[in-house]
Amino acid sequence: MRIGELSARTGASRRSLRYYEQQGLLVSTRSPSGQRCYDDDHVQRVALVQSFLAAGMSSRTIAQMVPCMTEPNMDRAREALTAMNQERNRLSSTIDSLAAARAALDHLIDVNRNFLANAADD
Amino acid sequence: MRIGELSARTGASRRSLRYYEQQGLLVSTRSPSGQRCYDDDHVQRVALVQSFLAAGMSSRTIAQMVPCMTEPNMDRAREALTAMNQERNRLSSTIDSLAAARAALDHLIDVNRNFLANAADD
DNA sequence: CTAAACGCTCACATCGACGTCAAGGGCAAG
DNA sequence: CTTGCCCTTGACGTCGATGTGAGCGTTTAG
Repeated sequence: MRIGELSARTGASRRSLRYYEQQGLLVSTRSPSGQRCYDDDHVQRVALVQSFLAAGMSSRTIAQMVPCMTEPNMDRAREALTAMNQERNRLSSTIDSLAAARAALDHLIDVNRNFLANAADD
Repeated sequence: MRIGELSARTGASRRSLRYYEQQGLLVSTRSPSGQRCYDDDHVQRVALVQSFLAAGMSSRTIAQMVPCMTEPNMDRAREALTAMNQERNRLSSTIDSLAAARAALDHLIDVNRNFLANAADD
């Protein structure tokens, strides 16, 4: 599969896919003429990258973690494990912040509803 | 209180506070010489803004929602309610994405741990 | 064979929340 | 009055993921 199809199947733009590769998040083989070739496994890999990016991880962080899936190596695995645990903690506290913001928002919504209800009574 | 103290009490930089005001997220009275003056209520307001920004809301979005706390007005209140509900949904789905990413991360951590454990056995 | 559709690299543009620096004014203590 | 710290506005810089366009080669359908 070439880049266009991978793009269609993942929703990532061609530009993004080339960027992922440049950042070391994605590997491709090349056809004799230099075009990128992917197989079905790459679809999953891109989905994973997208998920992590959407979670606010930087491409550098992802690059630290994801390669160890393809090239397992003792030292990198240990580094990766550290990075992963850090990111796990960051994710968890981000989730907590978001939940707090949502609670604050719920409060505002409530205040607002009451205001509108009272205004209607007048 | 002037901007320096508000900054110290909220953790937001002076630059950020001026930016919030420029974006309509914060209102200040001015001393005769043009310096911004705040009272204790502003501390809470800034905390709210910070919480929303940390949740990934844009300042434009916050500006739509927050003013209705100070200047309640029927039309704005209705607009704000719409914006708030949209943001609530966005927040919820973001939280879900983060949870999914965390689950994926947990899986990677597991794979990694097993790899290290097996390698240790050799 | 040719045109359309796709791919390549390089490089500049964008957006949003700030950092940072410049050039200047306000105000209290020595 | 001056030293020092706080304040003002304005403008340019930053970072990261991606858009976009130029200029050029490749693959595919008619």
